[in-house]
Amino acid sequence: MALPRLTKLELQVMDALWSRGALSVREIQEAFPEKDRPAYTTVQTMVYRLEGKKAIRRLKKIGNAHIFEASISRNAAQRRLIDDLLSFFGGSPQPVVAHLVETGKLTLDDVQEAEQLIRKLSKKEKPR
Amino acid sequence: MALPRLTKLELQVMDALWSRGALSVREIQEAFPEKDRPAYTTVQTMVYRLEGKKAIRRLKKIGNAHIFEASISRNAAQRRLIDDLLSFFGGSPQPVVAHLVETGKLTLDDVQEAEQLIRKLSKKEKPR
DNA sequence: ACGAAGCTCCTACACGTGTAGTAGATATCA
DNA sequence: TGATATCTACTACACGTGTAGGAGCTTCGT
Repeated sequence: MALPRLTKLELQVMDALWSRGALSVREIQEAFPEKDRPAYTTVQTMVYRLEGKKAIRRLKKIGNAHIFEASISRNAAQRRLIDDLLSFFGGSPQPVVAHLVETGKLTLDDVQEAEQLIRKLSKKEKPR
Repeated sequence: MALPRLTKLELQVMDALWSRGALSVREIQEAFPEKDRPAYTTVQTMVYRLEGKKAIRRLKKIGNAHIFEASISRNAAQRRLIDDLLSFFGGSPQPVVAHLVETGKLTLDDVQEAEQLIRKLSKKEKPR
């Protein structure tokens, strides 16, 4: 269970912790958009489950409230999501990119930026 | 419910239909890798649920067996999967591409191919 | 025409997820 | 210090998903 699978709602909780740092349950709840904000105890349940999955941990206690922090990085979680998607495409990323291009979500600029990134990375990796 | 959300197992069933055409439940089951192949009735349940979701339909009857065919295209389903993923990234594809690049899944060749595709598509779209 | 083999339809159940209530502990304010 | 607000811990439940069994209808071979 190195990288647990996180659901949509769980990811929203993680998102609060990733972008705002260590928080209490209340603060996490308040990080939800006011429109359709789950009940306090709903958030609490998610927090407990994330704790069970070792995705977050109790950092300290302030007053009677526990403060939680993410123990999985946003990057790791994102990688997991993408890998899951890729597995449906036989692990190959080309169809995904092709789709993004065909639906116009990926522009020429985006692709060229990606190209720059590849070149930059290969410069850092190879010369050793 | 234009494009229902399909689960992993449901997608495997769809996959059989997409790649082999109209099939009976038995044929779908046999399309699963021999290693870890679900019970006949498990596949049958998936087929019924997919029917409920209007993702497949009964095409005809051969002997006492129904023959099913996909009523959702592979492309549409894939688009749905990708859109779901993107929604986590705020709808923006760049982070996804960046991830693919950083984890070495997307090579320079892949990106250049994508670039070609964009140019080809824009030639077909714009001149009108 | 009868039995074996196969298929359909219904039912069941455990686990994960989203949703939330309640009881009791704890802290805070006047 | 007593009332009020807040938090924790536990419990509950419906729905989706993966998994499959069983009863009964259908077909096919002999």
